[in-house]
Amino acid sequence: MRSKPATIKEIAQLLNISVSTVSRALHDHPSIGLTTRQKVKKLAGELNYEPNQTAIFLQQGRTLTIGVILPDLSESFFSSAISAIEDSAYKRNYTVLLAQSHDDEQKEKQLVEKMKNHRVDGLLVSVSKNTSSYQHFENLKQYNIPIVFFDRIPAMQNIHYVACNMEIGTIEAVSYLLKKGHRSIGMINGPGTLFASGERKEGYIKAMIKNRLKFDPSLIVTCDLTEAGTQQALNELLASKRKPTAVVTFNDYVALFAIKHATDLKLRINQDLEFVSYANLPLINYMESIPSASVEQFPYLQGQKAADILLDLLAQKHQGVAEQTAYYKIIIESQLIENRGTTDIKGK
Amino acid sequence: MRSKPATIKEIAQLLNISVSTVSRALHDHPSIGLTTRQKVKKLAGELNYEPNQTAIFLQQGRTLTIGVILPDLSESFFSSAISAIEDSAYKRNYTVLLAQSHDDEQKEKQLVEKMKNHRVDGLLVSVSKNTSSYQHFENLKQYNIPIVFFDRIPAMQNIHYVACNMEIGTIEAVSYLLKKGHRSIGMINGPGTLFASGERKEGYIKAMIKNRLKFDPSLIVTCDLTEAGTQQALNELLASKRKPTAVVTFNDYVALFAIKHATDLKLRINQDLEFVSYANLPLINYMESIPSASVEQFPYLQGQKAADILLDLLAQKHQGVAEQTAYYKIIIESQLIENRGTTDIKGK
DNA sequence: TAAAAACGGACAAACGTTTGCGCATAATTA
DNA sequence: TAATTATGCGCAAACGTTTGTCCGTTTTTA
Repeated sequence: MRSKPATIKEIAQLLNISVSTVSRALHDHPSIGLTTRQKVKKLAGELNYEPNQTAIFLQQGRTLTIGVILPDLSESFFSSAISAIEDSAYKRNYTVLLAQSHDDEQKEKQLVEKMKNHRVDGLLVSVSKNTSSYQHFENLKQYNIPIVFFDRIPAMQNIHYVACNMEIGTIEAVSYLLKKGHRSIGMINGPGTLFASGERKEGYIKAMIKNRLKFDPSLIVTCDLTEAGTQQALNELLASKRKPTAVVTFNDYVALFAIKHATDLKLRINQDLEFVSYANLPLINYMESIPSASVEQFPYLQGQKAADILLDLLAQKHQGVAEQTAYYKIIIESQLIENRGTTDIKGK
Repeated sequence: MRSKPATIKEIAQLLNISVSTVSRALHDHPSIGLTTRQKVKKLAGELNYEPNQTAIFLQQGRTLTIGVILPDLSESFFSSAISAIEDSAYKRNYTVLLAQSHDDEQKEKQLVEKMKNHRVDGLLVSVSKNTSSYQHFENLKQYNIPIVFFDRIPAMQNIHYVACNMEIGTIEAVSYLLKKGHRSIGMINGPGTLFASGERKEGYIKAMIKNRLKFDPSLIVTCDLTEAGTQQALNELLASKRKPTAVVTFNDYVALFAIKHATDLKLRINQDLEFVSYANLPLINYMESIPSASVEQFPYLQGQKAADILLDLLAQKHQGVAEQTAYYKIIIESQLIENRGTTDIKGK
């Protein structure tokens, strides 16, 4: 039996009935008699019949498939997110078409095209770091293919998105350190060009205001996120007049570089110098010297929300609900989590 | 312009020519005159025409899509692999349809069905831990849909696979420890039911033989891979007559549990008790107390190889090469890697 | 200048479904 | 018993392509 899969047509021929009857019989359409229905189902079973989705897709104009484009699958943050997305999609009988942009604008554009050609019903996107023009996304809207952005949001009007606001978490982080008695708190921030850096800086300043403290700009230094850059940034902080006793780092990688460097400088981690970071790495629980707390961004949750929104939009569209005019703009509040707990850092 | 995407049919109507002409013009078929060709392309451009892949799929009987089924996307090993798979697929103009089984045999079966319905051209599978029957895979072969398994291989005849042999790496690991002067080396192995445990044990024994040493079975203990189980296993080893000075652990999680426990017992890691493990975790480079060496399984490479094999098979099939009778069985040799190096542990 | 070849394009089938409509036959009603 | 309504099923169009075959012009060749 090394044949092509059975078709409805073959069943019809073998039973000497029409294809439409077979189709209806398989769908339990009321206008088909019990006997024929049973005959059809029996034969379908024997022939191991499986409907050809590609045909159905063409016929129905929908593919029950959502496209997912994100920068890098091997990044822990994104693999958590995609895992959530797949789970959500599966529950609602959708399938996931996956692609990674590797932070390449050109590739991202090609992928959008490809997804369009594949006629995905909708798209989930975390935009490439290097994307400057958003025309390829705009184009898609013309075709009535909904997009939901998550985590990395483009500067566009009228879009659906799910993102995590770092400000609250940052305020919590700084307040946490203040409460622990620190009076001089440094921040190793990312490049000023990044939106994420802005959020962190804002959070820092607001925490100071909230606690009625003076903001000292020299306590926020930026780095290029490399190990060398981090070392330099930490050196800068430690050389500062108001030498900080605690540091908030842009992300876990920076934190680990900084911790390593601090250890080399014979500083006792979280005693001489306390660290708080933003969670990207899943394993922080396993390490010895880690930030005493982390601002969690809930990748699993973000992916889940984004997928659910998209699937809702698709369901509405399929039910012929009028054109959307409102846009989902979900902000997940980041949250400070003290480490060494039993907290599930995946945010599941 | 909130219309459906343009079709070849519309172009034909607007230009008062036949659809076949339009199709051929767009494909630069020689039998179409230059002028019409240009007219067609011009209009296609203006209408933002994009071929409807679902229609092409139906027509051609192939989808340029490969399905990937693996246990859990958020596992670092698998996210590396899927990243490689997507990269390989992209290069050869294929797209990836993704699903995770969560180690659930039933779900895995459903996913295979789903993939079949979606008419993926081929399948890449890392089988669920709990899968006992492989009938769903056998079925697929009937339909001439090639499958390549990777990492977790089912006990089936006549399959293509890519796997990593742990034996060599284990021999290297034990030999490495012997060479460093250890005379009593323990192993915290996984459950005996796991194939992977067998490989490790075999490797251990072979290393002993190779080094003309006597094998002491009491130095290999098994655990259930939980933290508690690991602690117990380590206690067992430490209480043994020939108290080991080095331990090979089943995987990084076990290693970390064991290291934590050893630290609690006031043992100095890699001095009083040296650890060697199998790499699953990407961050081992960042941690303080880590195994001094790891047996690397190269997830990225495995994914890449598996994808390449599948794509080769598909290319052959498409070119009408006769039915395959030979099977790819690629074994990637695991390799011991000393930590704290600059080695890229992703295996990229 | 007539026959042959080359050119440019149209027709229609096919891929596997779903679904609106129409049409017999059988069952119900009056 | 005649008129009406169910019941059960077939016909054919449609989704958007590709591609084998055929046919009418034009160009080339002899």
